[in-house]
Amino acid sequence: MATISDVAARAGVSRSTVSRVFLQPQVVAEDARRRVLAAADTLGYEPSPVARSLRRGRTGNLGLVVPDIANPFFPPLIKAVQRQARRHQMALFVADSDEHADDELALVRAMAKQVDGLILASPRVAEADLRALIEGTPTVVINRRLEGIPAVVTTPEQGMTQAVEHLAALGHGEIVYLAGPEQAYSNQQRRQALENACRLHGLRLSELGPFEPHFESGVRAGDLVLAQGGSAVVAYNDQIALGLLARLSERGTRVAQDVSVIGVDDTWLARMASPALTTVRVPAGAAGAAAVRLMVDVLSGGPVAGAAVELATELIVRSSTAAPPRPAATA
Amino acid sequence: MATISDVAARAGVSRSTVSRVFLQPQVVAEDARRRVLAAADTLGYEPSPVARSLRRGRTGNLGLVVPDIANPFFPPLIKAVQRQARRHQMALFVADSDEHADDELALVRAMAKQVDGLILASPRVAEADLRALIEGTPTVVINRRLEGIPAVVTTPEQGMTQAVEHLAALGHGEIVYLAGPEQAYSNQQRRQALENACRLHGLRLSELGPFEPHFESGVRAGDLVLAQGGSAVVAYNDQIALGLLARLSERGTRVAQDVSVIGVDDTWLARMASPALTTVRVPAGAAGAAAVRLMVDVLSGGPVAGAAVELATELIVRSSTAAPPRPAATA
DNA sequence: CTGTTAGCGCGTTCAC
DNA sequence: GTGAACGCGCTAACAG
Repeated sequence: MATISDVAARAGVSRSTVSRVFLQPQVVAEDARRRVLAAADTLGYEPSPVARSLRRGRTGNLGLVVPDIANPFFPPLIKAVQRQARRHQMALFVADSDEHADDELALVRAMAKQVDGLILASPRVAEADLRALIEGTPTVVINRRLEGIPAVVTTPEQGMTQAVEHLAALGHGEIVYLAGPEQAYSNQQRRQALENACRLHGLRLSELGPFEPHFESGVRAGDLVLAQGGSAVVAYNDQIALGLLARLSERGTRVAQDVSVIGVDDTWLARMASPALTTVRVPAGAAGAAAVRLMVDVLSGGPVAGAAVELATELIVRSSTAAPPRPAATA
Repeated sequence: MATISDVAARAGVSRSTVSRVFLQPQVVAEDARRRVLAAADTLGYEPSPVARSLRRGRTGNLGLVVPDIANPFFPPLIKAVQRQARRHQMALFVADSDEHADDELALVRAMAKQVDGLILASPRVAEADLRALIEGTPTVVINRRLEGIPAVVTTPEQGMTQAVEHLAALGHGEIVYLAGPEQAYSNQQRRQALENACRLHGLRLSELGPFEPHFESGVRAGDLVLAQGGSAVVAYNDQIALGLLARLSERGTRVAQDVSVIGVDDTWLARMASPALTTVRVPAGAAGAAAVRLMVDVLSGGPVAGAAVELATELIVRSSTAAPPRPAATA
């Protein structure tokens, strides 16, 4: 690993000139520049990002914390963040908190000092802890609202309203909501949107849970749903919905004909399921890209404090919903 | 962001002493240590990883490149690497190459200078490019064999042999292999293991593909399988197998009764599918953890050049395999 | 046990 | 257009 001095010596110029060649090439005389580049090439020199970071006070790295890489909602988001970060010449740290608030804190703490900015996707950690922790590190949150912190949120209102309209139109009179983690902002948001839409369309709403956002939770929920006897279910996310689908089939209940199921997220699994899952599409990739854009603004000192980008959702109708076995009386 | 000098001044000691308090606390006198810690606490001081890296010549970071985060095989591997890395006080960079050799190269190049070591999971890039690139950066590869480079490989032999025995015992006389990407070492490895096992048990083997390791590929493969009329299929991985399952059902073919399907990886999707997928379990988490251990050895200068950790596989029988509609005549 | 000294490799004034 | 000098924040000798 050659250093800048080696290159300078070999090219017969000072270290400053070498540095300039890599930062503002136009400023350096043609022949000097060529000599430097030649020397750098034969020596295999590349500026050390570490030394550069120390000097500049910026690392050129971005940190991203997600609650669970294995949740198919996040990979597209991660990919989008990575792509957008590279576009801005930044590398990306990804960390997985395993849905655990304590781990999340530790990860954020570990990352904070080595990145220029932090993107927190669906953070589970308590607000006070989080504020204390990210003070001094530019932060953008995804799918959570924190006064004064730039955020990208997806709004379930449109999708949930469409879901309720869809179910009402099919003749359902009540809906069971399978709740997600209590600490998850998304859960409160989705429940609220569902409540509003149900009130508006005169449907009854009941709730089961909370459930961890996993396939297994949905399996467990299946028996509860059957016991309660609902005809339409909206799950916190696709994974729970898919677990539910599997369990219902296992118990001999026909999805759609007997019980309609709607998920949220529209991960690629929704299309894959059988029957294909009707679900509320949440634009994960767009959210990730928007978060990076917001971060870039923050880092360039733009007046973005408290800004919140909102991304709409929409219902994707597939085959897991149908008219109930015996239509409810109109309310 | 307070610096070490601030803390030193406030605690009335030299910078070296402050440094020692954070590196070898036992060496510092009780009261000095307490004063330093108090000062650091009130000033909110934490050693700068960047400056530390520059001075030490090590970053304390590990890089991990995977071909596709969205492939459910990788999240458990990533989680295991992250966990193991943290255990060794190292942070983790994760990058996704989107199954694309060029991106892989660019990512490795970008990471190489900011990490102490690189873990390459199922690298797609050509051997020559790869060797040139990682020269100078300690590297461990997962699921690929490169002479002289430490590696962790999963061996499909056991699982594939069990799969063939299983199918033969059920009465199948031939097997169709749905191939994965040609550049993938795993594909060659799996095909070879399958060939050997088939020869041993006197089954005929044919091949379709190559297919990208995605659900959609499996859907496409479905029609090809039906056209060819095979009674047993082994897919390169679970995702392809699941796409196949979906397509077969769609076409009215009953999985297991009409066509037996076996996947490879045993991702969580395999259990989720309906019918649940018989598959060859590949220990992804164990592979990730082993890779970090190997890396730690390499970094501490151990004599591990060319070492290769081998991890066995095993067949997990579920419900996607059964006797063929009309048993083949014994060969 | 502690302070002093000397860089790690680079980017940035500020003169020339 | 170019070089000299300085320091980013920290740790690793070396004395004491």
